[in-house]
Amino acid sequence: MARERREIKRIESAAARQVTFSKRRRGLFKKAEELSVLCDADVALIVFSSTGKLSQFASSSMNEIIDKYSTNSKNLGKAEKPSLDLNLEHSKYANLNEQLAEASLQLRQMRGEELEGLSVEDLQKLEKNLETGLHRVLQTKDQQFLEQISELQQKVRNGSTCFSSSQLAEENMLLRNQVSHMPPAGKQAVVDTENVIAEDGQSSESVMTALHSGSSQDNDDGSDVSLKLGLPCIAWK
Amino acid sequence: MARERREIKRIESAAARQVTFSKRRRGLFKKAEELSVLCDADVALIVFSSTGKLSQFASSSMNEIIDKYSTNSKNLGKAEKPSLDLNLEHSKYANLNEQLAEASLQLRQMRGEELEGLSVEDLQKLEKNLETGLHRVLQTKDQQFLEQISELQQKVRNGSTCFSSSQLAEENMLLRNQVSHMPPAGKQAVVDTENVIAEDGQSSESVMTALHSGSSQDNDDGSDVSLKLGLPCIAWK
DNA sequence: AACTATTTATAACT
DNA sequence: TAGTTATAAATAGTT
Repeated sequence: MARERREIKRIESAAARQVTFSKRRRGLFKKAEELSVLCDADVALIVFSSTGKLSQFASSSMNEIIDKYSTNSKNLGKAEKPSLDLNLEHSKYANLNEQLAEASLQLRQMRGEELEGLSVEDLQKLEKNLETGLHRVLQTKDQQFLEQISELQQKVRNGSTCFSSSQLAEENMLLRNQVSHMPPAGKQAVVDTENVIAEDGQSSESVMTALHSGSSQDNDDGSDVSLKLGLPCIAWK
Repeated sequence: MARERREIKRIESAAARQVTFSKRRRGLFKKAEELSVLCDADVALIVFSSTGKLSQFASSSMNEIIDKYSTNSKNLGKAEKPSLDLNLEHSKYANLNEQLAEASLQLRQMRGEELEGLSVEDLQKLEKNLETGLHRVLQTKDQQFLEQISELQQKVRNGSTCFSSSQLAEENMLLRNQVSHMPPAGKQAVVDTENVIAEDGQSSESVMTALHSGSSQDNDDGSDVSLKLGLPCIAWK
């Protein structure tokens, strides 16, 4: 890929090998990361140079990926003996696996992925579930805000006129959160979502950005709430 | 590297993501192998597609490299995994159970249940996820409507003036559905069925259904669904 | 490490 | 899903 095509065989000169190693390693790691980001894939890359130096990349956690790998490949590489016990174990296992697969499919579909096979009726059910869920979440959130606010008001009324700076900071944060996350015109959020289509969903994004102090990447992987199942849907655009 | 530069961020369309994944995965594996050959390096590459399918490459033996990796990297004080073999069965099972529990909790929370323990931030993330999912579901649904409507229009134009009552019923249902789910004011494009055919630039997306054919390195039983918890931890020199 | 001439990889199309 | 093609990237050899 350059001045001249290079045959893919071991480079004899140690110096040249080292140079090529540096260049290509950088490229390989870059590609690995790009694949993981673009395609939401989980990628692990381990490289030992010929001198034994280790470099590594993992899109999530190396140990997790390796675990996943062991589990996954053990399954296939093993011709199990059909002892009764093992069969039982195995079917229990398979059953669990099925349940998990089903659950994760449902999750992904609630996140709007893999909708291809669904009928209009299915989609409407999904839509309704989502609206219900969203509605409840909004209610709960508002409730929490109200509670926090009335707590703060309590404090104010109690004449505690002297705030520590940390108290002030906390109060500030709460209030700012509340203000920035209320729907602009008192419209119901559920109704709002209808319009998202037309607006290409940008509206909620700007709202969200105010919240997090900003991750280096713009994908917010909600790692605390969100489970990542098989299909890690990391990026909520 | 092509017709147009592509920004490195998650590809939203599942179909496009799948296509890109196939192409780039091939490229990545090729580069990995070339590096190992040219530079006499020991390379291991593990990729889980977003659907959980495993592909792998190892210049020598995967297990060997992983062992070497663990040895090399446990300097930083990692709790080593126990004898990998005996505990594997059990932990696999326990792990699955955990994943399932987590998944179903998530599902319930997306439906607005069991929100008690969540912080305001958690709730906001949930809200965002729900909005995104809803947005995508609505898009998909609209798309299907559009397709069905334009099909019907085709028929009408073709002079098929004689409808069976079931055809009529179906059409009726579709149209009624469409009307009832449209937002009150905006968004004429969808209602204006005349323009539908010409401007529907998105249709290819849903038409394309991603089926995968295994690559030689595909170790897939299609049932692996794994959980990933924790933050992406990107580490390479 | 920086610089190009080339080779590759790949995004958008078919 | 498998080709094709135009263009972006990677990189071999050189400085």
